[in-house]
Amino acid sequence: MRNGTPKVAAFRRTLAMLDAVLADGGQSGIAAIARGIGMPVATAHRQVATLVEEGYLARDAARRHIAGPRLIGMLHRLDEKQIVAACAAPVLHRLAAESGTVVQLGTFENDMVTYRVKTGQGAGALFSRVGMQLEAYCSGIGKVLLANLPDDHRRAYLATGPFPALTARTITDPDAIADELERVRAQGFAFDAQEVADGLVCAAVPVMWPDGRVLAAISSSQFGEQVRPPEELLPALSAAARDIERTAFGG
Amino acid sequence: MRNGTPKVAAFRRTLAMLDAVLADGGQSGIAAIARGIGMPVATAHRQVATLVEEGYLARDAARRHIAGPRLIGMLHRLDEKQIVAACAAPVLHRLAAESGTVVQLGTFENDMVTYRVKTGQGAGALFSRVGMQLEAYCSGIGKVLLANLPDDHRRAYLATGPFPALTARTITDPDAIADELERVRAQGFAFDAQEVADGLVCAAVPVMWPDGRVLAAISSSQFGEQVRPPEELLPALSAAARDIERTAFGG
DNA sequence: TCCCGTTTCTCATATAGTGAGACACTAGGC
DNA sequence: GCCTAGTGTCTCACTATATGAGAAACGGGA
Repeated sequence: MRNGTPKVAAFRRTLAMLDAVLADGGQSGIAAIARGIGMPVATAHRQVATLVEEGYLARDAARRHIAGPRLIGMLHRLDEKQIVAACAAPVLHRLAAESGTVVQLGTFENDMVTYRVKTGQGAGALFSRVGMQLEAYCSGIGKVLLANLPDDHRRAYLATGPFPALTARTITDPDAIADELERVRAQGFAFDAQEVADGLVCAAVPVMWPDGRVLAAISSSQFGEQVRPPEELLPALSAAARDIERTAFGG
Repeated sequence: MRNGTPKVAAFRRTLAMLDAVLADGGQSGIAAIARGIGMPVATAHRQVATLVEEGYLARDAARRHIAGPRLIGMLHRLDEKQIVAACAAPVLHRLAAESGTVVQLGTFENDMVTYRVKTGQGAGALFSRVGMQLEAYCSGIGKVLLANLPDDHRRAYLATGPFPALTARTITDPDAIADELERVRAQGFAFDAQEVADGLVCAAVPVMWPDGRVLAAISSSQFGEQVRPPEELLPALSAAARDIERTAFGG
């Protein structure tokens, strides 16, 4: 969408109407809805009737309207991790541009980290690609995700070793990893100090879903001789995480 | 909606497009979407662009489309209990017609049962109204809902007595109620044998949300001298509960 | 560099939504 | 039991507006 593409007003109206009806959770009859958005009753009626017929809204015996089965079905099908990734992308682009680091977002599946968003320039960009799956125990994002797993799940993961060393600094002992994860969870962020690749350092923080689960983690990485200490990246990174949470939730 | 109201095709198209894009969870670019539903690319582009601009869809760097923040916002605004009630209404009407009993759906709020749907003819219809809140410990619906509460919540409820007797058969002793609830949970249904009103008997079963929580209960009640034994109502009642669950979830 | 698939844009045409107003229910007051 | 007020439903002439063919800009991959 470069710009100036004419938009489909009917689509806006559809969603606006859905929003309006859902907004007051089943309090409204047609007349109230119409009044609420300043629209002729006849029009509101026709539109709502359509949504009801299609099953996106439901109407009870007292002619009041709430979410219908189709809407529920649709919303239950949503993949929360994709949503977070989608909402995160613009925030991460900005962070990468402002910090001059490589910024990524990853989620946890099948004991591996899936990298879903990646942005920013620099040599640090060489070590991963979008869609790639990497081991979790050594990267910043991986540590954050592991640290926020349910206890039994994390214990099970730690029992799946051995954990190969990728550099001289990789933590490979399960107990040492467990300690590190405990620390990460307590402090709310993780560092990777050349544990994945020599010269690559990063800081990572969790992104939380409104219900408190950690669905993703974001990291800011640098590579080479001249890097800022990762602590310096934390404030911007945390701010970005808050931004993402706000976008993904509030709309 | 009696019938024949002209419907707004644009609304259908809007939701159809949303559905189509969500269906393949972020795999699709514009061209693929257009092909998938047999629509000119130009049109698909305009429509999707609108949804993206409004925030209902999001587009990643690779031009692939998934759910956007507004859609998430919607998801979080849904009142699950209302949804269940809405989806249940038609099923319950049918059940009432076929069984000749009074059928109701209730949910649990603030230690009381809220009656959200009520249908069917007969004297049994005298004892409640939609929107009414009644004590939980004595009715069939109330027992089912209490029995499926988290343990600590149920214990807290049982400590709130005393529980007044509404008829000679009302169970009023907290320990006896606890036993009854244990039985109800184990067997998956409850009876009310004239414990709320003399001559009123009912059977009740839980309605489950897809995540396993019991959000509502439905009951089938009869009143008077000539009533069928409540056990006979159970098969139809359970079938209705399954129906409701299917509607409320699958769409 | 030249492709090919994809995305974006333009514009004449016809489809399809709008809203005023009339009519039909329903509930509640008297 | 009748009336009234508040809703919900329907009809129809008017026009706003979505459509889709085609062409132009991208943008990777060979």
